[in-house]
Amino acid sequence: MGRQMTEMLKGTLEGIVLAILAGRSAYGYEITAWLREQGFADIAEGTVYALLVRIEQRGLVDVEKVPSEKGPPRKVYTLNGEGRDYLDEFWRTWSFLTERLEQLQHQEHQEGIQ
Amino acid sequence: MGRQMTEMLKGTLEGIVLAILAGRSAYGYEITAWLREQGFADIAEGTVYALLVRIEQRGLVDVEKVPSEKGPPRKVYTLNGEGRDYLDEFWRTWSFLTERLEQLQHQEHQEGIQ
DNA sequence: GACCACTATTCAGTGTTACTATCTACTGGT
DNA sequence: ACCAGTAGATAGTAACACTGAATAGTGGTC
Repeated sequence: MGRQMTEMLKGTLEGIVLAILAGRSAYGYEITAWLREQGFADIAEGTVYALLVRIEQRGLVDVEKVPSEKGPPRKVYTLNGEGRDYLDEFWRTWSFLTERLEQLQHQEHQEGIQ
Repeated sequence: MGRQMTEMLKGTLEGIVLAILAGRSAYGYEITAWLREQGFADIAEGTVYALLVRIEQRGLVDVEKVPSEKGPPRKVYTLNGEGRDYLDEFWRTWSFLTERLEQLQHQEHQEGIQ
């Protein structure tokens, strides 16, 4: 993956996964597959699993072990109340950043900062 | 600063500074002050200086030492051709991310991912 | 029954980045 | 002599994504 993307994913990948879990419960393998479909072609599986461990340890998700028909048991993650609060804060931080960057993106093609 | 903001700045702060330099040449102290005005209240000065050293070492900017009337000489940074290319790539990466996140932000308040 | 593909998770080690805290250095005012 | 404001550098830390590999279960095939 590009160095820029790798660095930019720091912090945002967490929000992405939490946002996915806000839609519905999911397990690691599933999340990884979905991310690949969405164009995050080479996000390593290991990265997603490590992230899931982190958000579990922070108490943002509830976990349930569910047997799979084809393979080892799945760890299904569900966003809880704390996770929802944390996700809200993520969106606020994200909005702040996008506002600044949109501003910069437009100024860049004009006269610069004053 | 919030943990989320700290992590999200990784990768994006570099783009922000390059975007500022795309508008006009600037030196570290000035950039820090401008960031503070823009609401990046507690970005440490050391962070900006370290970032400037990095982008200089990568050859994205040209540097000129300019004497100051009140203080030690300033290191004025100017975006060069390579820097402009790198900034273009930054914007492409940024756009990709914002598209995915906007999609997630809207789905979140609807039926979830399918 | 040995091998392989697919599903599913874990983990040790690495590189990059922003933060904290501190230090140096120059100018002007009190 | 001291201090505030200006200007930059640096050593050590924490957090995160990546690489590469290992483990484990199921089903199919030769």
